[in-house]
Amino acid sequence: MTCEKSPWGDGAGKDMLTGLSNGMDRHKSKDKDHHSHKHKHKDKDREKSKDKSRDKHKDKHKDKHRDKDKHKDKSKDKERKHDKEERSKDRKHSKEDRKVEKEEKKKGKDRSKDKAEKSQYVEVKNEPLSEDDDVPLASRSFSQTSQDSEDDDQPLAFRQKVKPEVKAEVKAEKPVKRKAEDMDDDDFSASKKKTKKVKEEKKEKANKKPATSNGSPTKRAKKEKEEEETWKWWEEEKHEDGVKWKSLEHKGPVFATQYEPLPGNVKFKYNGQEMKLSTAAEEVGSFYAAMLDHDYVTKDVFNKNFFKDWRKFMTHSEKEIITDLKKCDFTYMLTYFKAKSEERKNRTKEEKLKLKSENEEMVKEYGWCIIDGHKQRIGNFKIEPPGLFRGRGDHPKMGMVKRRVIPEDVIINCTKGTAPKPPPGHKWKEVRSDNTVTWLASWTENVQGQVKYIMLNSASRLKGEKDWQKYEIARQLKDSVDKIRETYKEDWKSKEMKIRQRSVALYFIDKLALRAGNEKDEDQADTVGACSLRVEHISLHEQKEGKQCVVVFDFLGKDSIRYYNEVPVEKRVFKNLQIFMENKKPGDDLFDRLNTTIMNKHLNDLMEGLTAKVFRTFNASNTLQEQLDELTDPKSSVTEKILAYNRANRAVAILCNHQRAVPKTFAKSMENLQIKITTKREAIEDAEKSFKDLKKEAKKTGSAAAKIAAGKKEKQVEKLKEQLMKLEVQATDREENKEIALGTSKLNYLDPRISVAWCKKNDVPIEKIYNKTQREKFQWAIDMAGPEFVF
DNA sequence: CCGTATACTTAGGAATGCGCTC
DNA sequence: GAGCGCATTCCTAAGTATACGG
Repeated sequence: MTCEKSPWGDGAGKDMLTGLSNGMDRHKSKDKDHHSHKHKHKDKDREKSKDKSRDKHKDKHKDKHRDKDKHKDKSKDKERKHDKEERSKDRKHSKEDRKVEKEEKKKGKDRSKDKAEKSQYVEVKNEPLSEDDDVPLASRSFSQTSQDSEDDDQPLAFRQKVKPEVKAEVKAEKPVKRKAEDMDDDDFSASKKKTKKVKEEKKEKANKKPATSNGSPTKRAKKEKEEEETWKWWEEEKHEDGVKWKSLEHKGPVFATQYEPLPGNVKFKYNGQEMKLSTAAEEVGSFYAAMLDHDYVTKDVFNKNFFKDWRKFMTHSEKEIITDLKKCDFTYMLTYFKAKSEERKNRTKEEKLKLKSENEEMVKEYGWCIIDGHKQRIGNFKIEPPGLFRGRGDHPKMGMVKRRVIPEDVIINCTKGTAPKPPPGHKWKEVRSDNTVTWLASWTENVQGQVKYIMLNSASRLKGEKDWQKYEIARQLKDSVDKIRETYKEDWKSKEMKIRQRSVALYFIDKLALRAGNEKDEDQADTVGACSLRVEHISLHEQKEGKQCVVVFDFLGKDSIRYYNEVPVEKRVFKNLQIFMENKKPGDDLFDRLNTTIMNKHLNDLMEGLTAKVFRTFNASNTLQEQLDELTDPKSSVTEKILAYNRANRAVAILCNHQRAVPKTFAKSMENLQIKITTKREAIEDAEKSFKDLKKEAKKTGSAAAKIAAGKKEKQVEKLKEQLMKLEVQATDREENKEIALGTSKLNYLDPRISVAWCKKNDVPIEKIYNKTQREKFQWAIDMAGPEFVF
């Protein structure tokens, strides 16, 4: 079987490079035609066996039918052949029912909570944090708090989490070995040896700062500062398991600026009548006004949700008057906002500079924290401002009001006794000191009820170390993947249905780099991954375009990005799929005895640390490595090498289905590029012509001046040709990249050491591959990977 | 075993910045 | 120096994964 030999290469191979051979049409849920069928089915489907009531809103409207449906469900279920299946379905029913009940309860709670929140929203003024700059001194001297007292004084929540042994180790201070699974790799032990030296040196420095030998004080200071900026954490011992930091200090998050009411001349009209809104209603209204040009406002759900939530912010009398969103005229507000943003664009240089420096001040003040004695950037130190929820795809909650977060919502996490001051007149919700987590602050967002976190920047040790570890696990998978593949192929024949399903799903995860596919609530967009595929997401074709056993995938994945792919599969897989689909209707789970937990448990048994997403990382990085090896011509120019790199990168992006909207200006910019190319060609022709003439003349006259002139021309021709080549390469690259996003894979899936090694081996400057931020993020890899590194 | 809570990674689009051309 | 087009940065939603408690 071809697949047996190199299923992975195939997918990422040449077809992919030229692009767009299959499955690359981009359809988000915007593309209603495409997926509407599913939704049409959905309601019906639910009436059948599964009754997952994914779409509660719709179901609610159908309350009347509901009972009927349930009877139907039962009778249908009775028709089932496999009684096991039936049982599982029944379970699902009851699960669902329970869920619904709970949901209802939760809703009630939410509603009352909303009210409370609303009043806060209106009344509490948020002081811009930047104004309160008196941060306690204590927060600067992180070393002050002794580890011991810190540990002993953990709040209960923390105690419960930390295992006693771990705690002991914290006190003992180092050096617990890294777990084998982390990085027991060659490079790794090499760097570990280095580690000790570096560490000792460091310690010395830290201890007897004033007495250190080398250089003048200023020089030393400089050196240390530099060192701080490029802290080589990867050469140090890691923390023991579960401990994320020993000391952590920061200044707390920055809150959104307070709402500024609109000037009196910016009107709002209802039913043609001018109307002055209360501040709260105006603020929320303005969120909508600002989005008037957006696609969202054409969506019913968005409008319905917005209006419902908006009313909560209206005064009693406003509520009475404003009963229909259609009668609201926000256009004056929008015009005003547009004018404002125009104004912003037209700011003078000085103003821009001032704003920039103000911004830098803010970053300086709030954008950093001190963790384990090192200053590190925070990723998102600003709390999300209020606005309208912009769910992606067909999200049932789009348009809901995301309310303003105040200090009373925020939990601060830091070393005990170093908590930042809340803004004047406010309190934190809680201050804790949990060093088993990496976040500095958190709050619960009101639309989905999820916790949001303030965390460190990707260049930080905390993120980098994890990233490194991720790639190490992926490399381990490389070693055992053959065995694993053998195993799951064997499992295709298993007597146990559960195992067969698991093995087929795993095959998809491995071969197609599908995501795991956790279960989702019905109040989220309906998207799926491998384990949550439903019957309607695949179709089976014994024959398609000359190929046997073709499975056509068509579903919405993460971010409601469409995955479409026609895949020839092994006969056994095909047959299994036929079995899985027997007696099922659209809406039913393809793998009804499988979920991500089961899958991951199994994977962990196969290899420690293995989960479904590791396959994506592994296949992505492995593809890059293979493609680079294949596409790079060592003799070619740097430009051409970069094209090769981009193509390899693109192969990965295609594998992972990383799409993007075709840039709005794509056609135009392409055209411009073509014009440039044509012009360049003409220029070359002209130059060649005159070169010939000059040469002739030189030959004829034999004058030195003419010779020189001819030589100059020749050089010019060469230069022009090179420019043309660059332009052409650029054109190819851009065309191939039209609807593919390379960034995501570069940032999240490709082991940076592969790229670094490739650059070093091929004399390509790393700047050509990674921009500044990326270089910061991947500093560890740039530092440790030599040209010989192989994934 | 199941549902829920929690924490952390991955993701695409919008906003902004910046260098280039005219 | 304005306008343009691309690259970068910002933003935050949407995933994965696991722990926990009943």
